[in-house]
Amino acid sequence: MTATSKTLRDEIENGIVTGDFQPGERLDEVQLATRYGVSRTPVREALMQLGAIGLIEIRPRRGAVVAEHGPERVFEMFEVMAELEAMAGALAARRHNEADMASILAALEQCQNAAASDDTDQYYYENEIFHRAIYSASHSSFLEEQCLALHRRLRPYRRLQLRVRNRMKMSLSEHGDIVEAIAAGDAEQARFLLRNHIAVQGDRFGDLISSLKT
Amino acid sequence: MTATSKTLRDEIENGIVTGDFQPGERLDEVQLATRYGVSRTPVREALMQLGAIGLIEIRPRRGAVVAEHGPERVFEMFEVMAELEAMAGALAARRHNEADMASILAALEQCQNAAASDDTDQYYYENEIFHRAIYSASHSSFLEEQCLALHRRLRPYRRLQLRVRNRMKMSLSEHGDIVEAIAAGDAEQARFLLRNHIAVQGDRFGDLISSLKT
DNA sequence: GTCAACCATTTTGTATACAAGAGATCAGCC
DNA sequence: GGCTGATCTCTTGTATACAAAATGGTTGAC
Repeated sequence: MTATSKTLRDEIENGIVTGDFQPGERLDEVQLATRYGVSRTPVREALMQLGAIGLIEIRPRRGAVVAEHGPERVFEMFEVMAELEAMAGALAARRHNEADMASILAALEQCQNAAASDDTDQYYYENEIFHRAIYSASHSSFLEEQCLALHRRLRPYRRLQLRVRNRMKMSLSEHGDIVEAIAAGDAEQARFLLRNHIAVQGDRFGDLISSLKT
Repeated sequence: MTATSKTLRDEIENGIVTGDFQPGERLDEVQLATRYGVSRTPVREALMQLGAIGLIEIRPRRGAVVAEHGPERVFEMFEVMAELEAMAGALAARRHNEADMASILAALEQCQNAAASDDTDQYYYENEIFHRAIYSASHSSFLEEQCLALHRRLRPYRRLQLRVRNRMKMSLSEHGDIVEAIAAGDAEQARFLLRNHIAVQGDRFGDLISSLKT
């Protein structure tokens, strides 16, 4: 396979997310270089970038391996994500303008459409847009960046979560409540709802653990 | 100047924090290479790492410049930092063990000593240890990492803040209350106190703005 | 038979040479 | 005289060659 239109970094990242590279697997620089038809230099740069966002682990003089996050680690990441999203929701409730609200409502509608046609992949995509609309409505560009970065890092696990039975319908119903709270300007309610929406707790914790074990 | 014992990345980072490289200044790869007596390759790696943590901005094919954060941007960063630290405090209140509490109390004492001798630099140092003790007591390694990363990014601005008159005494008194809440296991109180401790609000906002203008 | 030390091989880190794109300058045209 | 376009230079991005370090195997001794 040779390099496509996307950047090398995205190429390797995709390989990790799709399971082409297994967690714990050693990433050999020359192998990657030949595989993507480039030299070691851009491969190293891509690996460093992936290391910076935590997708792979780079140990000096000892190479790079795909990060294998244990269940408790993933749980912690969702815990932090929940708090950041809750914060974004609280800010959005206070600061949103008409344009923000329109984006959020539009995204909600697309989520509903995807759910109605039982299209998990489509819902996954629309769900992302919905959450991004909230980040944007927080009017804190830094918070938005942080949320996007962490969201990206959690992407593979999030995808697994939606596969759980009924999760899509639950998620959609929660979205509705969240939008309501934001529209009403109820910051604390938006914070509370988003925290619970993201956090992995109760039954969902078990679901996550078992999905990681496969 | 030639490279010292520290890594090249720390070297350049230090140059930015100390003002050796001004915000907005262009960082030429060959200049840095000759300055530190290495080739362009390690310089590029160091720049990429600094770009990943947001200290510099890298635009493809257009080089790297030292990030210049406007006041509102810095405000947003403190806003997020406050929320993360508040979260760490809340978790610490619930999860801390004897060893955690001992570390926190020891750090608090060192803060008191530094404040007693009116040593701002020393207080700055001890303050960092105090906050790190709380991160650690949260028993969430991911949250701890996120806090450390953001703390590092905010380091230059934090330093400016302590210069404000009476801030050290205020900070110390707040530390006492925070420790009390954590020791009592009052998560919500710890969250509330830490959020206010970090956040830049009221008079402190003006202080920050003016310190950025110098 | 097992353990340890040394050497070879593999792999990362660095330097330098080359290619390609972006910005500046100068010239020609309107 | 101002604006637009082409060329030229300077800088970034990539490839390859070289150096240094870590790992693994092999051999020798106990």
